[in-house]
Amino acid sequence: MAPKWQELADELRALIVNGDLKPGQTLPQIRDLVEQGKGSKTTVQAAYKALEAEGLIAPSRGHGTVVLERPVLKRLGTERYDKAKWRDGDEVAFIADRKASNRPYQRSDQTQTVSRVPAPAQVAEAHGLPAGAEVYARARLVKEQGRPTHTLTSYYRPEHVEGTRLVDPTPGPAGRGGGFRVLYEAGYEPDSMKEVLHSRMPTPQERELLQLRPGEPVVELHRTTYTADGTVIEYAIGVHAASRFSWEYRFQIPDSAHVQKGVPQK
Amino acid sequence: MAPKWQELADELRALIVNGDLKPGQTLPQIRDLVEQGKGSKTTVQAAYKALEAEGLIAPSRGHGTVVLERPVLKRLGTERYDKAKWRDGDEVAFIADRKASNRPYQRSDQTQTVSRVPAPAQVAEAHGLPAGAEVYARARLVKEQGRPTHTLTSYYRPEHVEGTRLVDPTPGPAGRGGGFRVLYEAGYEPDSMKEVLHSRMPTPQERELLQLRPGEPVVELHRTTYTADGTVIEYAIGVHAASRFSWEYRFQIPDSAHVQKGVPQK
DNA sequence: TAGTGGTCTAGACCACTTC
DNA sequence: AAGTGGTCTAGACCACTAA
Repeated sequence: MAPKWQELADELRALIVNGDLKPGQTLPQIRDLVEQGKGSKTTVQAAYKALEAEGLIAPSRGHGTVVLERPVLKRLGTERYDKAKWRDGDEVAFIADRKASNRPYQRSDQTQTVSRVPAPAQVAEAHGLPAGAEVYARARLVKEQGRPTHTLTSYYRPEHVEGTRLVDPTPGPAGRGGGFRVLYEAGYEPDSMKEVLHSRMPTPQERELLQLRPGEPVVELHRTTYTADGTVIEYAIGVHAASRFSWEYRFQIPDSAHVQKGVPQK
Repeated sequence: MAPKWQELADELRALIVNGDLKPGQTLPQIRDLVEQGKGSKTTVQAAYKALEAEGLIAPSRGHGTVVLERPVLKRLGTERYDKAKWRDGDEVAFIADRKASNRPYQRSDQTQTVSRVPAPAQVAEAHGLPAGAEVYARARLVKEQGRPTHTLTSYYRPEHVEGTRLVDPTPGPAGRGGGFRVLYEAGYEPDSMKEVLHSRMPTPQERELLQLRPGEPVVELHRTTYTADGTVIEYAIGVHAASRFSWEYRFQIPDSAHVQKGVPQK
């Protein structure tokens, strides 16, 4: 026998997925359902909480509980790292990219702070540094039309970036071409990458920082950037609101019986 | 002023992340906290529910509420598709793989059912078929030591697999070398792939099928497999328990100013 | 059998939005 | 001011686990 609140949640969920309740419409009011004998207020509320955790509905005090839109996922492919966007040092490619995807550009869409910190364990390992060695951390909070979408913190070896504008302590958006441009100018041209992803529920701090609705997961992305000779020049950790992104990768099927070309083995 | 249940949740969370409460230990009993004046039973329970949704704790009726282990993520790299594992048609590579990762092999770890169904929209598009055209769907539920970890459903064009052992309606695990071996023998050698990932909360059916704890997200993976001439020979959709996997990809940083080698452009 | 967490009720009061 | 969802209480009873 399923709990009463679960049966009510199933009933309401069916209305939503069948389209009887469309995005933007409001669900029955909690007090009404109590009067209809669907259960006590606590019981009905439990059903609403469950649907909220599934990302189907959002409450709005004084107004009602509305059915949410299914947001469009922004697809992140490897072309977002295209050398043409940063190597030549102008912003044309960036702006063209923004325009093509129909997203207005605002300077406030990205904030960054740079600091010198002891390397977290994963960072130290990736850079081949002893535990606790100091690195530069460049933390960004990226927003889309005023709403935060993800954080991204890049870690650099001091000798790679010391004296460049990357470590300039004045907060503000990155300069022309971003961090890759700076590394390129310093003689460390980004050549290949490794990205490792997994998903989890956010910490309370992340939930607040990214303004996540209850029950929204995050995707944590660990990106290692190498030069052509295999030197690690950046280790970055991103925390993305899961409802906003998808990731796309294309690759050759490996064949351990043959020599591998083009893709770093490590 | 934060709600009372949230303050209690913060208090308990701090005990867990600080290590005062280690994995396997039990939290204070709900009735005790009620007696200590932390709130009514409903209030204390709300705090416990919140921590459960964050994946920190799990209730056990009659026993207590225990702090969960942080599970080890199994990393999925592209080498899992290595041609040596399926092209030569023996199971040596498979078993070696299992042994290397110290996971006992059981035939019941994978079940599959094959059926002929109208192609879902995304599948039809990927295969270049009209909406509603029929395809073969091969659905697997994969388990690790008896616990489900993910589902994986492959869709094939009928003319690619008709008459092969792939469409054999008898349920059971795939034969030697799996689906790729069959496609290879039929003259369609898998050559490259595209994988698209995103994360979301599971549907109630998925939560039951994968035995997900409340608040555990899933990662949905869409995999397109191509031959060397660009023909799509498989479109597969996987739903993975997020707490069990991470994905790893290595790639060259693209350069639109140059000719791309080795990686399919599409 | 005792002890744990899970569900449920009826009702009070608070916080926020809308009119 | 009226109406919405949010929080909280005190207490009852159920479901499951372990000794």
